Amino acid sequence: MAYWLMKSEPTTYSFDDLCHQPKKTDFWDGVRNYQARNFMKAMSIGDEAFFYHSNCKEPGIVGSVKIVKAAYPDDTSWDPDSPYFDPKSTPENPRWFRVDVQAIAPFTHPILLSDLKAHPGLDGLPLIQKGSRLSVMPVSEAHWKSIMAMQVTS
DNA sequence: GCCAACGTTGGC
DNA sequence: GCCAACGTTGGC
Repeated sequence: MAYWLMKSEPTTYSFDDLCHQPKKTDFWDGVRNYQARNFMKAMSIGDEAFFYHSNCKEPGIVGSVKIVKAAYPDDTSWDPDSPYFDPKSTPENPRWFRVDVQAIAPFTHPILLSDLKAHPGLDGLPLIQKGSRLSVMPVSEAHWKSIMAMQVTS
């Protein structure tokens, strides 16, 4: 059982979009960074992840999701019509992978990036480290619990 | 829109 | 294998 954080730009795909999918489940495709891909490959069914809205007015964690399918090839990578097309990825030798996630629940109040930065005890959280741009990153159990506790009291 | 940080590409 | 050039991310 591990914990993660996954970023999405809400104008592209928001937590609300996920909640409106059948069974609140959708695939998480389009990751084209090796480190982020490797983290996705390390995910197991039942792992939980924060859903983070990036590149928007108030960036922050807006909800949580559960991993419901482990990493499998991302077929958008060999679709020439996909914005995520990568000519070096083929069905025989897939380079990129995706997982399926299911929304658990939206947070009643988003936990903003500024809140996370101001909160004591979150040192080392990759999200708030300078220059961190990964779209998928691990969260320690201690950090996960701290952030969950923030949600309750906010 | 700016720009710092970072990743990738490709010439050599 | 080095590294300059370029592209992308994402907060502000």
